Amino acid sequence: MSTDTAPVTAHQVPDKPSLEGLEATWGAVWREQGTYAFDRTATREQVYSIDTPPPTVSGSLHVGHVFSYTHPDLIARYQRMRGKVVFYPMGWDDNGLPTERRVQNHFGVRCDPSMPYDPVFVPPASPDPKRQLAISRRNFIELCNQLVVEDEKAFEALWRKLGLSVDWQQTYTTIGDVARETSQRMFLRNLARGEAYSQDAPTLWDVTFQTAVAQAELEARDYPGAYHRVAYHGADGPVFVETTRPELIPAAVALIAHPDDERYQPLFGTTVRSPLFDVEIPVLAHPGAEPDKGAGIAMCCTFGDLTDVQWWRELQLPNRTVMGRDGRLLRDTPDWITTDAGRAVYADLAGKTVFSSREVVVAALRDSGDLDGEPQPTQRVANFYEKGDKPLEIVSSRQWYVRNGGRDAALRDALVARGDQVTWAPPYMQTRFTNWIDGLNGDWLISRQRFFGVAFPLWYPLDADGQPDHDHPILADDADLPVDPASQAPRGYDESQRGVPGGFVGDPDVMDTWATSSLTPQIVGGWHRDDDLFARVFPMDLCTHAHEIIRTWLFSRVVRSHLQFGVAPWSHAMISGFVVDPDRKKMAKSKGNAIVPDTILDTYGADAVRWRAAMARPGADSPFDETQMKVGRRLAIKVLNASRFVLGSGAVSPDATAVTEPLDRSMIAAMAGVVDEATAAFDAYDYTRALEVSERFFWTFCDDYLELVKERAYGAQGAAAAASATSALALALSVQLRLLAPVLPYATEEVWSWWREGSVHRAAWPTAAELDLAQPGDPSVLAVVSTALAALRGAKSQAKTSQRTIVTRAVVVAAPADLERVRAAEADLRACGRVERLDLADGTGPLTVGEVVLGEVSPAPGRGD
RNA sequence: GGGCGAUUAGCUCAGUGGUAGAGCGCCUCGUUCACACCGAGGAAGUCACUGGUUCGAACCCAGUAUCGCCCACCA
Repeated sequence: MSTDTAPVTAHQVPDKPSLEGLEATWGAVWREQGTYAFDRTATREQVYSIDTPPPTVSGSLHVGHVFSYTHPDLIARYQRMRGKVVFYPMGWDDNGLPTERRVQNHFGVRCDPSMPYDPVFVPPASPDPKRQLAISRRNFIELCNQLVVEDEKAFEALWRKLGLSVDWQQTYTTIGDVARETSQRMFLRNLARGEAYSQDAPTLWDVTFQTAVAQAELEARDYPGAYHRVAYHGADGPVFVETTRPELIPAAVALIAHPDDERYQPLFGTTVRSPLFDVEIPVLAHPGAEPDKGAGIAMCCTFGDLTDVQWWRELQLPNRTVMGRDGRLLRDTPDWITTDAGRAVYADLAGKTVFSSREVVVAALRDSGDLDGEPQPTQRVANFYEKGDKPLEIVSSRQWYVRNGGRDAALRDALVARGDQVTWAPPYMQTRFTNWIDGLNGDWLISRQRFFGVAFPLWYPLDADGQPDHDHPILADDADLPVDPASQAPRGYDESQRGVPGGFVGDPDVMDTWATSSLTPQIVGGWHRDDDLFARVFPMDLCTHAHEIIRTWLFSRVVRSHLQFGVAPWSHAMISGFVVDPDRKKMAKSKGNAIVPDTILDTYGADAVRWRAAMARPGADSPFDETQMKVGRRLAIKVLNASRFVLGSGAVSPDATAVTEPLDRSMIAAMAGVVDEATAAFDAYDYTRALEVSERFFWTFCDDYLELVKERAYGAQGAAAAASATSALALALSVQLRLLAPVLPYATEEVWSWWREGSVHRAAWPTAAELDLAQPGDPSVLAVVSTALAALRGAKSQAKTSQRTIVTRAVVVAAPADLERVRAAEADLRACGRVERLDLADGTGPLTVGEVVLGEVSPAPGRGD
């Protein structure tokens, strides 16, 4: 008998075990005991490090998040039990637009950078969402910082309730000093190597948020529009184009058709004059024009779409921007419109929105006779900022970029190759990574014209006219990071020189949130701040998240890690699917089909929700179905109750040497196979299979094995036979609690506490070796006896009588080898089936039971004592 | 339009060459003291379709259809 176990006394096992309250009880214990604390003295080989996405704290969570955050925890718990020192931090994504928007709505304010700081500012008591109060940038940021703290507490509470085995000493925020310092330092490294650069260029622009937007944040949406057939005036008569953007006629710089298009070949090299504005523009040929689209000849404006940008660049056309950054046409009449009539029309457009100016232009075209027919409604596709609700415009602006292979084939290939150094679960997710890189059409735009974000760590010198010199920025000193160029002066200057000729001005922009979250391994790992730690955890072992951010978060981390370290940031990527609604649509708060996680957790318990999450394989979308939660809950309850029985049966300690009976040895042998399967599955990141094999065995254990040995365990066949059963039961319980611990951390921990020392989550993962018996078992004994038992139960069920009915006589027909197995456990079978006389007859093929004669219903059994 | 994935029982899903599986739901039975948040048993499928390979195909190959996701699509 092993000695590492305290003796079990019955009072330690509750009479009515229950799942209720386990989250609070064990959550507190785990917190007090530091069950999941990281040991930073561990070497890289001993560490298993995990990079999980910092959730957007100003957003709301739904069960999809709960599922995808459960997945890494399953792996974390498994690896911890395998003896790894698990590095499992949690971050909060609190910078950027979502927080700004939440602050605006929550406090009823908006940021006006021109306003002075109010040190005693108090937000309105009852915010009026219609009339937001304008406040200074610094006041605004203070409110952001105040609100995210509240949000982060709520998130941590939810993750704790879910049972994530995060080390809560290892947290970070994407607006915190560490993240700002890391982001700024990495940017300066990128800049020094020429990987970051600024450029004044046409940029996708959201007019609502008034910021530039990156390719990865685009979303194509259907958008209603109308084709307007408009006449340009050629020497030999009108040239008709079809446009959905007539308000951009003043920005037209050319008409363009395909070089092979015979309809327009005579016009190439000639010029036409625009309607209303009478501006002379050339007719040009470009293979990008599609003859069967619209009229086959396109009006190229600066800028209506990305095709315009391409033509503008390749045909070296002039820039005649009329669209302002606020989404309104520029107030000043452009100088390329020279006729009085043209200038008069433009004056009517100046300062108007896209929608209003379009109405004015269409009316004017109708009056002038340049509109052919009526506008034809059409459904078109436009690029939107994923968080915006107006189509993006394209404006020229100076922005910061990081090279990501979008303009460099060699870098692109290198990044694709980094994907080969990662093991993907499921493997086909690598294809999405590769496809995204192959489809890049430009470098990564990292600057945003917003407020609550990480500033660029640089200033620009002002010349004698007060104009900034963008080509010679003043860089922050590495030792000064993080810096805020809006409130700190660069070295060698003082604050009095800000904004004055010969002085300096801070870069006004902030970094895109991905420019920070692309550095989560560096932030949590302590790059440059704690290089000793960094060496112990990086490159990391695992990154996990759902598949929609492969193009953003996953890709951008690969870019940063490749550029700085020349490695992939982790060795494994485990990608979750979505939880979808019953119509297989993605769950999203904006669609009104999102399920709030708190209610589900409270109703079914964390173990049940985790069970459901574990049943969703990596990559697979999974429809939300509440009845599935009940199944997980049933399993967790079963664990409590079956354990209560095992421990109440006299099972004391897992003792392989006392297991002598063939049925017991058979169960142990079968369980050894289950341990091997579950281990292999977890090693392959197939947590679903690991659960399935463990769970299937557990139900057989409960339904058949427990019933078969019940009376023997109570002593019906003598002390030695009872000891064999109780030892096997204890061994089986110990192993199965550990197998199920990653999925059901609460129920298994509760049971573990009834009879074992320490946390099950710090116990060793079970091995087949600990199930080696002096006399190896035959797994088929249990299987064959189970079949016979099912047949006996079936006969009673068919006769519509109680399972307690006595079988006066039954005949088991089976092949000799199986008969041998039945004989080995005959006493257990007869006891369980209440069989008075059991005859065994040689046969062939699978086991059958016949000639079942039923008698009286037996009285309820007492304990054998 | 390009790519990826899916299609197996009413539902959710396993099952990669050898007699179709599980859970839920459904039906029947059972107040057995671990468990009524229970137990036992049962019924239920042209494995989307069409060809091909093979002694043999849910599984391999070719094609088709439908659904979902990613990307492209603003004249």
